[in-house]
Amino acid sequence: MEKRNYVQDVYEVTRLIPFGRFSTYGSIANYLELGSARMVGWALNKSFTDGNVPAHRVVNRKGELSGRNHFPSPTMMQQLLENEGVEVKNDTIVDFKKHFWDPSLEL
DNA sequence: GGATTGACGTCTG
DNA sequence: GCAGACGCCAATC
Repeated sequence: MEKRNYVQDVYEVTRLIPFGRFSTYGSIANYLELGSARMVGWALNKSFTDGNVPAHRVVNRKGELSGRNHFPSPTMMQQLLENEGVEVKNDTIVDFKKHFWDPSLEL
């Protein structure tokens, strides 16, 4: 049976993040009206086992790679972001507002 | 079934 | 402006 819950929505939105951009938990949570940014993080945690979700494109409000610790390698998240052209320094995204992408922009 | 934790965010001091 | 505390909803122990 299909889950078809808010978790799927988080996956969809995360996959919609364009190349070289990134989004934040708060924006996604606000867009999906989850009421809690924690739901996004928790959902993304499962995303590893559920399907291919560019979770490395989702960071916290400060632009820090807070979830890097949950990746197979803590440096993989930064590597992926840099590979996409996103400048990352000290586990934090440079030009936060510049590369920032919001799901509401998709509308 | 109750208590704790979790990839966060916002408010108050 | 920075630091600390609370709130959020769901899953796991």
